[in-house]
Amino acid sequence: MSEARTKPVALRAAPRADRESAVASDDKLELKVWLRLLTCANLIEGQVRNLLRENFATTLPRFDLLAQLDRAPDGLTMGELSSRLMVTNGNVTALADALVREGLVLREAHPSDRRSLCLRLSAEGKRVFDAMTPAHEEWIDQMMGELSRDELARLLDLLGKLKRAARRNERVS
Amino acid sequence: MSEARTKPVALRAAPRADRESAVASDDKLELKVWLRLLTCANLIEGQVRNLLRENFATTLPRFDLLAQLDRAPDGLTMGELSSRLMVTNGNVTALADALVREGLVLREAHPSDRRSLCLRLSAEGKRVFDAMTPAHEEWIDQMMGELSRDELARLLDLLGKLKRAARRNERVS
DNA sequence: GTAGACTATTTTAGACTTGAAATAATTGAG
DNA sequence: CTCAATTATTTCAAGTCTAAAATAGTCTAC
Repeated sequence: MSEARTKPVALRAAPRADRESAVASDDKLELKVWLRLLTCANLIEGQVRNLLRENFATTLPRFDLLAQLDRAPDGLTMGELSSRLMVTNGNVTALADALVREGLVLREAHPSDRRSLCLRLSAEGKRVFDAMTPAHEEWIDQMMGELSRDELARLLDLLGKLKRAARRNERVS
Repeated sequence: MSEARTKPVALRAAPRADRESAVASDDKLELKVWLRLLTCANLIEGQVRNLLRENFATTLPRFDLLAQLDRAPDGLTMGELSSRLMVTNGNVTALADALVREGLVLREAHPSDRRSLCLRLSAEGKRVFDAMTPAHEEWIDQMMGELSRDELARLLDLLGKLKRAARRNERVS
C-alpha cells in the first residue's frame, strides 16, 4: 500500500501467543468465543492504529470521531458522539477539544437546546477525512481478504445475534 | 448475581446507536463486519469491566494479567505476558508493578536468563483470582446465552479464520 | 575474547479512558 | 409559576496504553 517510510521498531513481542493460548480444549465454548473475539478486535485495531499513524499521522480515536461526524452532515451532539463511539462523555470532551483546536471540527450551539453542543466537520476536516477513507477501507478489505462473501455474511449475522444478546444482558446486569 | 450495592450513575448515553448506525446498507461488507465486531467487543468488555468493579473492586487489565499467570503455573516472563495480553512491554511493567505492590504477584529472577523476570501468582493472588473465575465465566455465559452450541461453534470457527487472516496481514503491512 | 547484533525490560512523555462529582439548562408536577 | 427531577456537558484524579529511547544481558562470528 505504501512503502513504510521509517521502519518501526518492534515494540511488541512476536504474536505467537495470545489470550487463548492456554485455554484447555475442553474449556467453555463461550469463553473461547469471547477470547477469540477480543483477539481479533485487538489484532485489527492494532494494525489500523499503526497504519493511521504511519500514513496519516493520526490516531484511531480521532479517526473514529471524524468518521461519525462525516456520516452525520447535520452534526451530532456530544451525547450522540459518546453513544456512537461507546466511550464516556468526558472522553469525547477531550477528544473533541483537540480536534476543534486543530481546526478539523466545528463546535456550534444547538439550535433548540442550550445545554447541547452541535459538532460538525469543518471544510478542512472533511478534506482530511476524505483523504483517509479509501485507504482505511482498503486496509480492512485486505485484513478480511481470505474470507469469502458467504463467510463474511454469516459472520455478520452471528455477530448481530451476539450484539443483540449482549445488549439485552446490559440492561439487567 | 449480586444486588447492585450502589446504583451507578449513568455515565454513558443509552446505547441505542453505535459505530454501525450510519453505515448505508450497501456499504462494504468487510467494513460492516469490522464495525460490528468492534461493537460486540466493546459491549462485552464494558460489561465485564463494570461487573469486575462492582463485584470485586478490580479492573479488567488486572484480571487479565492474573488470568494469564493462573494458566501458567511455572510463571511467565514480561515478554510472554506482553505478547499474550497484546499490549506493550511498558504497559505490562506498570500493571505488574501495581500487582506486585498489592501482593498478588511475585517477581522472581529468571533461572537461566538474567535479562528476564519471571512473574508468578502469589498464594494471595491465587486465592483472589479463584474467587473471581466462576463469576467471570458465568457473566460470559450469560452474555452469549442466546446463541446455540452450533452457532457458538460456527462463530468460533469463523473468528479463527479471521484471526489467521489478520495475523498473516500483520507481517506485511 | 570481543565487537556488533539481538533480545528483555524499563523509562519517559503524551494520549486516551474511566468513574464520579460538579455545573448548567430543561421539563414536568403541582 | 416554581421547585424537584432529569438531561447534557465538563471537570478532575487516577489508571491504562502507546511509541520511542535508554539500559542491560546474551549470542555469534570472527
